[in-house]
Amino acid sequence: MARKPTASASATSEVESKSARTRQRILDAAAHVLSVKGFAGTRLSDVAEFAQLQAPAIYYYFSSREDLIEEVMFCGISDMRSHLQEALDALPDGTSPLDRIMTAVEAHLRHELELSDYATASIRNSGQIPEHLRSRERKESAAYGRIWQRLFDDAAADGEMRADLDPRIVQGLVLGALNWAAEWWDPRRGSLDSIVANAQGLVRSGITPVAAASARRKRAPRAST
Amino acid sequence: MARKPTASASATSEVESKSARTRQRILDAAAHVLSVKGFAGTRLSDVAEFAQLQAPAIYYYFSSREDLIEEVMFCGISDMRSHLQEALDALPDGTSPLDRIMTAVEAHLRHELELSDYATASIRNSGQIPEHLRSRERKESAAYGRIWQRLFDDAAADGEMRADLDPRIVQGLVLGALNWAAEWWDPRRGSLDSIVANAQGLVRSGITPVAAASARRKRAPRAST
Amino acid sequence: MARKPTASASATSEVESKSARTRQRILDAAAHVLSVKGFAGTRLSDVAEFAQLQAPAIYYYFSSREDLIEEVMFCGISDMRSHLQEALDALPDGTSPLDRIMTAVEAHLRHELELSDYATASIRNSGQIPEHLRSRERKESAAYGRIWQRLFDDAAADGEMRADLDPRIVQGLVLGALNWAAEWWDPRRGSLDSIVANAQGLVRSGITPVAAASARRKRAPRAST
Amino acid sequence: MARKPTASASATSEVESKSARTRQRILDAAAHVLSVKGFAGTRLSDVAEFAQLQAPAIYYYFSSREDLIEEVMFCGISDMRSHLQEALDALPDGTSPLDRIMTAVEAHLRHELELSDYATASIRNSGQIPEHLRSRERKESAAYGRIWQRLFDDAAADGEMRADLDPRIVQGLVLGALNWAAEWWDPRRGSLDSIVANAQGLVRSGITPVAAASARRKRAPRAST
DNA sequence: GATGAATGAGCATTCATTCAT
DNA sequence: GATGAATGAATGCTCATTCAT
Repeated sequence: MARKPTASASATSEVESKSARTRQRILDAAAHVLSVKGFAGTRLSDVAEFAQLQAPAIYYYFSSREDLIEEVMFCGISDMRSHLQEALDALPDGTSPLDRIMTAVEAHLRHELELSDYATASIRNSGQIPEHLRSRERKESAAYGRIWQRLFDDAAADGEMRADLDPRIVQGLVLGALNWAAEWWDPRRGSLDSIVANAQGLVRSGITPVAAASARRKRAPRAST
Repeated sequence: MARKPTASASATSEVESKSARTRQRILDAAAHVLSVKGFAGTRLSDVAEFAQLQAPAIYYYFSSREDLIEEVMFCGISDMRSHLQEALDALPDGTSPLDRIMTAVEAHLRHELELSDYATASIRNSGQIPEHLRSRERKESAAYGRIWQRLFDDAAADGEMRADLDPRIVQGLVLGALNWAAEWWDPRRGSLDSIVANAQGLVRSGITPVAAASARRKRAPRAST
Repeated sequence: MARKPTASASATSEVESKSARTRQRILDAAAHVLSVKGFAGTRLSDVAEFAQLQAPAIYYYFSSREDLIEEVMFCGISDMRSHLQEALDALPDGTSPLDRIMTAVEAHLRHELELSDYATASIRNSGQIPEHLRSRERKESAAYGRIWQRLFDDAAADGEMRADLDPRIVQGLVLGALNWAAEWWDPRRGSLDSIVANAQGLVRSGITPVAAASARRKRAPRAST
Repeated sequence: MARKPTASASATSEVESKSARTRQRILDAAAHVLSVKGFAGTRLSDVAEFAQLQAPAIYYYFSSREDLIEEVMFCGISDMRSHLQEALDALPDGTSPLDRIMTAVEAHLRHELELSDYATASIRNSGQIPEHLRSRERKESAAYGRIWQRLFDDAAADGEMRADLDPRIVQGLVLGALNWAAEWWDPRRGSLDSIVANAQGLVRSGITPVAAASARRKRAPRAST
C-alpha cells in the first residue's frame, strides 16, 4: 500500500504488472519534483523526465496534472498516518502516554526523513495547493492530527504534561519541529538516530512535569522500523 | 521595522515619497502572494492586483519578477535578523544564555506571526527558489543562523543545556517548531502570548539539565536504533 | 529647410528658437535610430536617449511615433531631391546629358554618405514602412525618380547611351549601386572622392556607346560641395 | 537549391519527412516576413500565419525567434554562395576573368530575384540584426565577398579592368547594383533576362579598358538557367 | 517645456493537454 | 502503451502613449 520513492519493496504486492510499475514510477517522480519545486513549479515534463518517459504518457495513468498531484499529496499523508498507526499499535498495552509520544516522534521523523519525497511533498505543499485538490488529503490530515491530539490529551490527563502547557499548542510546536527537520537535516552530517534521540529528549523533558520526570522513566519503547 | 527600498535602512519610515510607498505596496503584495502561492505560483498579475495597480507598473520599480522576489526573500530574513538582534541587544549584560534563548524565541515568534508575510514567504520558499536569487538571502540567513548557534553554544558551555543534546540539532528542532507556527497558528483561536509562553516553556525545560531544572532529571532514554 | 544630422548649418534659418532646435534634435535622433534599427526596431526611448531627453517629451513636438517617422522619411528623400536639383540647376546650359548624369551621381553619393542618417533611413526603410506613412514620401520619391529618368532618357535620345541598354533598368541598377554604398563604404578605408570617381567612371563607360567612349571623355565636372 | 534543416546539405530534397517539410515551411515563411518587415518587425504570429500553423508550434522546430531568424539569415547567404560557386565551377577552364564576372552577375541576379525571400531577407537585414545572431552568417558573407574579390582582382591582373578603377570599390558598387534590384524589379514589367543582360552589359563595358572594349567583345557567355 | 508615474495593447515564450499513429 | 506533433491558454515583459505636476 505504501508508495515508496526509493527501492524498498512493499510487502503486499511483490510482483506488480509492468503497467503498475510505470504508474508507480510516475508517482514517485511527481513526489520528488513536487517536494523540490512546489505545486506551481511542478511541470509534467520534469516529472516525465524523472520517470524516464514522455510527458503525454502520464495521461495514460492519470487523467490530469491535478489528479496526479492530488494523489501524491494523499499518499504522502496517508502513508504517514498508517506508518504512525502501525508503530503505535505495535506498542504493548499499558504503554504510558509519554512513551507513546516518544514512539510517535520517532515514527514521524523516520518516515519523513527516510522516505522523504512523499512526506515532504505533502508537508511543504499543504499550504500552496488549491482547495479542491485537498479533500482526500484534508481528511487524512485531520485524522493524522487526531492521533497526535489523543496522544497529548492522554499525556495531559495522566499528569505527564505540565499544567502550564496547552496540549494543542504543544502539538503544533512539536509537529513543526519534526516537519521542519526535512528542511535542514543532512544525512551526511549527522545520523538519523541522533536526530531522533535529540527530538525525543527535547520533547520528553520539554513536556514532563518536574516531579514526574524523575519519578518514572523506564525506557523508551522500540518503535517500528 | 521598515523594509528598505534597496538595502539602506531608512530609520524613520514616517514621510516617504508616494513613489516609495507604491514600491512598498508592491513588495508587501509580493510577500503575501509568495507566502501563499510559492515561488513558481507567484504571478505578477496577482501581485499587481493585491497592490492595486496594473502588472506592468511593477516594472517601473523592479527590473524583473525575479528581482522583486529576490528582494522579498532578502527583506524577510534581513528584517527578522535585525529584529532578533535588537531584542538581544536590549537585554541587560549578564543575562544568562538560557534567558537569552527565551528572548530569541519570543522575538522570532512575534516577528513571524505579526508580520507573517515576509517571514513565511522567506521560510516557505527557501527551498524552491533558484540558487541565483539567493545570494543576498543566503548570507543573511547564515548570519541569522549564527546568532542562534551562539545562543545554544553559550548555553551548552554554561552548563544550561543537557549534555546528551547536540546544540546544532536542537537548534534545528527549535527553529523548526517556531517557523512552522505560521502554518497552523490561527490568531482567532489562541493569543500570541500563549503560543510564546508555551514555546518558551517547552524549550526551556526541554533543554535544561535535570539538576538545574528542578534538582533532578537524569538523562534522556536512548530510543531507537 | 534641410534637416541635417551633423552640425552643418542650413543657410536659411541661422538662429532658430530653442524649441525648434529641440525638435530638430529629435528628428536627427530619429533618423539615426531609424537608419540603424529599421522601422519596427525604432523605439521612442532610443530616440529620446539619443536626443538627450525623456521619451514623453517627444510628444510635445510630434503627435505620435508614426508621425515622427513619417517626417524623417519625407525629409530624407525630400532633402535628397532638392540637393540633386540644386546641383543640376547649377550646371551651365548645354551640359551634355552624360555629364549631367555624372553630376547626379556625385550629388547622390555625397548627400547619402555625408549626411547619411536621413538618406539611409529613407533608403533602407522604404520597403518596411506601412503604406499609410508613405504618401508624402512616395510623392517625393517619384519626383526624385523622374529627375533621374529624364537624365537617362536624354542620354539615350542624344545617343550617349548604347542601344542595347534599357534606360529604366539602367536607372535601377545605377541608383542601386549608389544607394547600397551606405552599406559598405567605410570613410576610414577610402576617401569619398575615390568612391565618387569610381562610380562616375563605371557609369560613364558602362553607358556610353563604344565609339563615343574612346572618342570623347573630357573630365568629370566637379559638382557642388 | 535545398535549404538545409541544420547545415547538412541534403542533396536530394525529394522525399522529406512531414516534419522536415513543416520545418521548411516555417523557414520559408520567416524568410518572407523578414524580408518585408525587417528584423524587429518580424512577429512569430505573422510567420505562423504564413506557414499555416499556430505560433507556439514554431517552438517545436526552433528554440527561439532569434534562432529561427539566425537560420534564415545563414541560409540566405549560404545558398547564395553555393549557387554562385556552382555556376563558376561549371565554367570551362580558361574562361577569362571578365567572362567569369558576367557569369557571377547572372548567378547573383537570378538567385536573388527568383528565390528572393531568403536573399532579400539576408540583404536587407544585415545591418539590423544583433551581432550575436550573425556569427555564422558573417562567415558565409565574408566567404561570398572573397569570391567576388578574386574575380575583380583577376580581372585587374589580366588587364581586363581599367587602371583608374579600384577593384574593391567597383566590387561594392556592382554588388550594390545587383542587391538593390530586389527593391525595384517587378517581374511583371520586365523579364529577368533583360535585367540580366543590362547588368552584364553595364558591368562589362563599365569595367573594360577602352582599347580592349572596342577590340574584342565576342559574346557574353550564357551561364546557368 | 519637460518629467515621473502609470496603463493598455501586444509579443515571445511556456506548458498542460490532445490526437493520430 | 507510448510518442511526435500541434494547440490554446496563460504569463512575463516591452513599449507607445497619457496625464498630473
